[in-house]
Amino acid sequence: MTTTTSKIRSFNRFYTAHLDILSQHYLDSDYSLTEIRILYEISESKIITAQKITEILNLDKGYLSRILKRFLKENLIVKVTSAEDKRAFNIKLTDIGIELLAVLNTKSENKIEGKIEKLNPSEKEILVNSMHTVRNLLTENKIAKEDITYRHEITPGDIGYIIHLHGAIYGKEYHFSSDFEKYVIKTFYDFLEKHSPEKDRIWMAEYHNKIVGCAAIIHQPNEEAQLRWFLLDPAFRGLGIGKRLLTDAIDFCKEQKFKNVFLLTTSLQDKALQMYKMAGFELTMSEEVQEWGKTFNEERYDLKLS
Amino acid sequence: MTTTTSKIRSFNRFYTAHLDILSQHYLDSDYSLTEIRILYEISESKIITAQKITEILNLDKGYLSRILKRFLKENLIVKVTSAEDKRAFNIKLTDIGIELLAVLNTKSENKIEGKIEKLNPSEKEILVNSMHTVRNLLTENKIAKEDITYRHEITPGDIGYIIHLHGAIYGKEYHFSSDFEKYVIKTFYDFLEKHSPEKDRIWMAEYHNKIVGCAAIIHQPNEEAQLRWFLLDPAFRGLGIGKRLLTDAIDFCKEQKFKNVFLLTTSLQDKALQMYKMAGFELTMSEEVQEWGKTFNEERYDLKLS
DNA sequence: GAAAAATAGTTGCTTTTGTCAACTAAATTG
DNA sequence: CAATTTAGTTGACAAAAGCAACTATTTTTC
Repeated sequence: MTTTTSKIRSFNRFYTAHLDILSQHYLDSDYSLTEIRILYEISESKIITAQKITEILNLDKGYLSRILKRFLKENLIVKVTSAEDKRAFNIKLTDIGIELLAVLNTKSENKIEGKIEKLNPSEKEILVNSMHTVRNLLTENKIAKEDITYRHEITPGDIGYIIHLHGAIYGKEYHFSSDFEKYVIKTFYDFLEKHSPEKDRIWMAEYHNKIVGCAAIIHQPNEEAQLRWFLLDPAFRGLGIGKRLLTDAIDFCKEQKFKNVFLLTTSLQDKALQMYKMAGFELTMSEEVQEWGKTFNEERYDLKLS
Repeated sequence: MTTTTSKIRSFNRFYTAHLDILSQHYLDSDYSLTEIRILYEISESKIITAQKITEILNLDKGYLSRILKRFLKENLIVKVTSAEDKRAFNIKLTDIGIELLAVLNTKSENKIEGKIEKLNPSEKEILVNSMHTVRNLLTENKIAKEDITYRHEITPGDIGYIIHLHGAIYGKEYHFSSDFEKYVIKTFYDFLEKHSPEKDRIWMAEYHNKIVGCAAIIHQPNEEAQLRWFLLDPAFRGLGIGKRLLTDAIDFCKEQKFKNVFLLTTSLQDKALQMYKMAGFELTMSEEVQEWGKTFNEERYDLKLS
């Protein structure tokens, strides 16, 4: 029995008590938790059958049937015989049902407000983030693509975080020393010193306001451009984020009418390499170097655009 | 209704379903969740009365009385009339009761194991830490001091993260533009270029492996030293972290026999200023400047050490 | 394409779970 | 020491949930 498990058990006990779901007359209403969950399910999926509800909430169909009967009598729901299946009904909330649920939601929210009122905004943020992390780790399904957002305006903190990601990821994956991070810091400093807001751009992929991937285009002499800082948090690979970032970057190059895009990388980064090749980049230079505590080949890839 | 509240509500719904406690015959045993909770409470506190159990679990005393009667019949518990109060009983588990609870615990733990088996060790750690944070924020309403750790060896990713904190915090609190972050990047680059592992040091305060505060000492000519990058995440202020970082830094200066420590700050940072003064620093210079999108006074503080 | 099997939902009956109030006996209060 | 409170028990009952038999469809099978 690991400590992890017992700690989770302890948290489960705590949260069971915290949720306060074991007392009937949930939220001091005339409805039980089960009834409210049923109403909530009906409101969530606009068209739903009793069968579906029993599956989702794991209820006995006889039990549910009686609850729905009461809801019907109280004008909380309407039942419309399904067109495809005359045995089944499509259940919908009436305005009264919607109103009731709204009242209950408000009560529930007030209760939560009461519990977090002493927290300052940043503590609330930490709370929500932690809950999100818990949920993510406990659900099998990977990260939802829809939760990834993209942007390219630099806000305070972004560059530092991107530097951090470079240091942390390359440190973990390739055992690069802190000297690598120092090198990245230098590249960013040089960039910030002389970048052009029109001809240069950094794209960031975020998951719940945390940067998880990036790519940048920096203009160079002779209508060339350099692709830099292409990086993806390992936990977020395989979701198409890298492809999207590269596509955005290359599209930008085309817009800007750059004739050639190049990038410098190392022979170690096999995953990124694959993406570069898929985007059309071709190896144009390779040279062995010793740096950041490792020996590898420094390589240049080029993509002709005209 | 804030987004925070609705996010918490969403988590609550998720966790209610996750806990899977709404079906009776909990863990496929012959006991209900309530009965198991009662057994658990008895096992936790070696001496407990029925009254206490009704308080803890919020149960009706009549209901509990009947359940305990059954437990007694099944030899799960023993009741001993209390010496101090002849109305009350001290309840204890029998060996059979202990055994039953052990079996149930194992079942529960196996269930949890099944849900986290796909997580790697570091993910498990993140999960437990996040649960811990959720619990802390919902109960104590504050971060536990014991969860803050301190270190001063730089690992890959640290510097980037510290830069990020500077950009993000000063951006949020004082509306400094990204130029400030660029300036911080330069100071770190210069530091990394020519720092001395013996005479310079960076302290970091971490909460669950995430840096939340820092301070550094950098040696200067003439047996002087500079205090730099003193910063604390607003969510972690008031916990004595800043004081600890400053104390560590000044102690280090004494060890290194620096004769004077100075720092450069701005008139805007009132919270840090307070700490500097409490540590003995005195204002030695003040000059109005316009930078990073703001007008303020640049100030120098000094602390004589010999 | 008709008989057999499966499915959506209802209803009767039962058990389990939980509530309320009246009661006993001991303890506390003023 | 009388009045009140408290710990626990018991009876009566209500609410929550489960099980199985039933109807009316739909799907499957041969």
